[in-house]
Amino acid sequence: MTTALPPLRLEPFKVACSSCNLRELCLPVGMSTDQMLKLDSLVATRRTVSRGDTLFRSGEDFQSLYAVRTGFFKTCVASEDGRDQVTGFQMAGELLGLDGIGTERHTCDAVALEDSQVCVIPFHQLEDLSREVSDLQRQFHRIMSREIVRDHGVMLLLGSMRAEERLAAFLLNLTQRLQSRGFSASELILRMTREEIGSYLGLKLETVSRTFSKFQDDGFLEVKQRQIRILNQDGLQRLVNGASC
Amino acid sequence: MTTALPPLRLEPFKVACSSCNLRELCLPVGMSTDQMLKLDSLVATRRTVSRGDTLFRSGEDFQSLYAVRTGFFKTCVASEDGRDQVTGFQMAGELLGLDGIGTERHTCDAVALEDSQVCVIPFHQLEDLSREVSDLQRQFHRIMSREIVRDHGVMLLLGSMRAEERLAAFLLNLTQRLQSRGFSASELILRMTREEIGSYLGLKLETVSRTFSKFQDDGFLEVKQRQIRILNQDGLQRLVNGASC
DNA sequence: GCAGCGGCTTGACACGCCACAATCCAGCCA
DNA sequence: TGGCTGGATTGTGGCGTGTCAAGCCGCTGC
Repeated sequence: MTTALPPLRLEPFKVACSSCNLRELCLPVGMSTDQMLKLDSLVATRRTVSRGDTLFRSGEDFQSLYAVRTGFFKTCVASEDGRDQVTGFQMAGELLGLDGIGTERHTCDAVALEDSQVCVIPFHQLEDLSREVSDLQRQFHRIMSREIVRDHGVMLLLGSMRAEERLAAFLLNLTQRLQSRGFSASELILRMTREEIGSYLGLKLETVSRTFSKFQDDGFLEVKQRQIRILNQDGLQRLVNGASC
Repeated sequence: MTTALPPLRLEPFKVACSSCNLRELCLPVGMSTDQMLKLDSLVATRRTVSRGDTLFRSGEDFQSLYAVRTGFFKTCVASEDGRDQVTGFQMAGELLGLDGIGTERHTCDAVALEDSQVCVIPFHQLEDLSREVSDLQRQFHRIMSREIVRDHGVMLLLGSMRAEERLAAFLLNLTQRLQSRGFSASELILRMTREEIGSYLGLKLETVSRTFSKFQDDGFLEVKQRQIRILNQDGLQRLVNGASC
């Protein structure tokens, strides 16, 4: 087994936040054209990550944040005894690497679940610029805060929901995020395995699989491997809200 | 039943970060005396919160962060159907309210578990000052990032640990934080009920109680209601690391 | 003192999820 | 075409937690 690292594929050509179609979801939210030009000069490179490759690993030192431009990622933390836990799935417009700021080292792995491209945002330069551009500062703080709120939501899910509720909440969350990116609210293709879903939701993959089958039997979904069609969104929502008790 | 709010007890006298014995744990970490004086002018008031009272509630609008000066808090989020989940316990030197930045509204409740005092940090003024003082900016970003990392740790706990492992991890985390504040590493008084511990750890209070009893039987702890004495820290650590499998 | 109350402990039982294993399915490559 | 591989599905049995209920402990206030 070779452990040679794949070459980093960096594309140094200009990548303009100001002309990016994700600017309403990403770091530039709320910034003027002028301000965005300053951000452009900072976010100078993209990096391509093939399916299965890691963008960064726990323990590596932290230099940059990454904004997902295309593709799909998971982040996961590992405990000392080898267990690991998927802590999130990230899609276009979402930031990766916030965990590394505190200790100057990444504390989780980020793995591409499909061929992806990210914008590289050198963090110290971002700090410098956000001292100058208060709208950038504000948006950055909002993003970190929302990550904390999201994590609290996952804690609620893991701490107090049953398997069906967890999976329903997960699917609704995914479709909501996809919808705000212009995709269908009712059809989606899962980019992650049942095991990864299970890890994220605190369930075994068999339980995830069984729950998908049950949702299909109940008429909530149509499941074909990783293709999901949602037939009864309200039903799922009621499930999340404890309707089955 | 009266719903009259207790009067806010604000103490407008000068509270100096520069002379606070928590400055090595709190926002001023890494700042020079000069810089701390600027922070002093911003953190001008304390607020006293009696045991059982809330510092802020989900839905209230967000103005300030709070640094715990004395006492002990829990934060909890509630789902629409009434379930709730303790998301953290905060002690001296730790910040409360980071969840409110993203939406300008608090998204969780903060409740004092004993009579407490907090320093009020008006957030927009903090943003202004942190554009000026890069050391403050850096420390603030570190604190937010560490909160994210902490949440990931809780997700790992909730997603993949068994009851004994969860409680052991919880106790070790508590004693570690108490120790870095100068308290004993082996004796502690729990400020929260079994139910609150259970909510935080994703367990029922009976399970928490049983697990305490088991730890006592196994010689790991001495438990007298809320007084805990740790007899075998290594044993607990091994438990967290999956030694029982 | 005693009653009343909230919090804690303990037991019996039920059930949901996990562990393990067999099988199936789709995609890939020779 | 057929074999291979990784992922998904489904079945069975058992364990760990949840549920429900009874009782205990240690306050507080009369």
